[in-house]
Amino acid sequence: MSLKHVLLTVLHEGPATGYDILKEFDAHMGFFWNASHQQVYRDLAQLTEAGLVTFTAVAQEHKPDKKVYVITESGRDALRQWVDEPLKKRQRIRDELLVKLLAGEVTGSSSQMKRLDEERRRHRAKLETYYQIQQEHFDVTSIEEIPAIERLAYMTLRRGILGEESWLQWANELEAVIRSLHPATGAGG
Amino acid sequence: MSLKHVLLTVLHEGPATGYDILKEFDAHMGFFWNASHQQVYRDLAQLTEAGLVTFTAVAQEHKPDKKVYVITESGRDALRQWVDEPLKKRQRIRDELLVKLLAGEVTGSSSQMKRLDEERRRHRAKLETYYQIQQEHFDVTSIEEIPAIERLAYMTLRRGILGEESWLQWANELEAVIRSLHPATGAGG
DNA sequence: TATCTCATGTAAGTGGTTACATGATTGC
DNA sequence: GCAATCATGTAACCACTTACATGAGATA
Repeated sequence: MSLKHVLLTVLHEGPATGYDILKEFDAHMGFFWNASHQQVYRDLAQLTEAGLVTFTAVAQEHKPDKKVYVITESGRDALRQWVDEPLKKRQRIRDELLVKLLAGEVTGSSSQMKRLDEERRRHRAKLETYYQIQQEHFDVTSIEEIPAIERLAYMTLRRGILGEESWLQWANELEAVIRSLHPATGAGG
Repeated sequence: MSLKHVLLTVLHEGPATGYDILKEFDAHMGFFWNASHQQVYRDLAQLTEAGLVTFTAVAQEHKPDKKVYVITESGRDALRQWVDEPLKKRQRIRDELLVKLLAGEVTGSSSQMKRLDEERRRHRAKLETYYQIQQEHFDVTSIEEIPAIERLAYMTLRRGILGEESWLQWANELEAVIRSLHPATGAGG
């Protein structure tokens, strides 16, 4: 599993430039994937070398040239083959906040509450933008009202929403625990 | 952020072998970190080279020799320094299931329900073992009953539980959506 | 007889990040 | 004048995986 498969998936739906795809990551794919521009451009170059995509350079006025990529037949084959493979068993779990909290506890450096607040603000902001997208694009009472082709896209958004809600619930529990560890931080007033 | 910091965190709490640490990943650290044995052994070697840890070889009867690692003073310094650094903004989001569902939809290969069921079974099994750990080690009505040093460890478990519960809730929504896309799969009977 | 546990490693490769670089156009 | 948008890249590095390797002792 890698970015290359995601790029093939996007290009299967239609031609796009690297820049387009990066915008998509920001706009409505960020719930399940993200990548830096360097990686996107490099992987597109590598897919081209492997013959899975091709591009046509397009000159523009008042803007730099761009490369519009299209998926090739062998690109489609590779994508289909990958889709039919089973999922990888081991999924990476890497939670930096948890490690730093534990490490902070053992080393004694404890700006834990401050760190939690920062993270919480970030997650709340994310959730807010997800709610907005939901309202703007999927303001319905049943999934039947959403066009079939968009239903899975909607579910990627739901994943983001449920994940953030769950995180924030956990953060509330964590706050109580941190207060219980450092009563001076404000547990009683 | 890398495994090295996690290793330093563990060794800060006491000496351990690479094998010990791997067991811990399996037993009660898997909620927020995991790693292959190759990576653990190699990173321990690199930490040794950097002077952040040292080891003593210990011969055993009827068992292979082992290397018991301890953190050094500069290891503790490095850990403290890292803990006080702010968290990385960009956290990786990589959901293979979602990409394959979307890609399967566009390429037309759709064993989606089967795939969902497999994943669901896996997540349910995980959640079950988490519940068991909770019952065995933290069967309390308030966190105050848990010794202070174990409270953050408990919160790592809670993270795992809430995360899996949230995933399973999403899976239920997803099942309805997949049924709505392929009515023959059994939506009506 | 086969598999699991204990305990460690090397070699080669993939996937991803960080730092550095260019350059016109548009808006405050 | 300063920052942002559009649009692309190179080079060096870090983090992690996969495949291969060893070998005794315990358990089924």
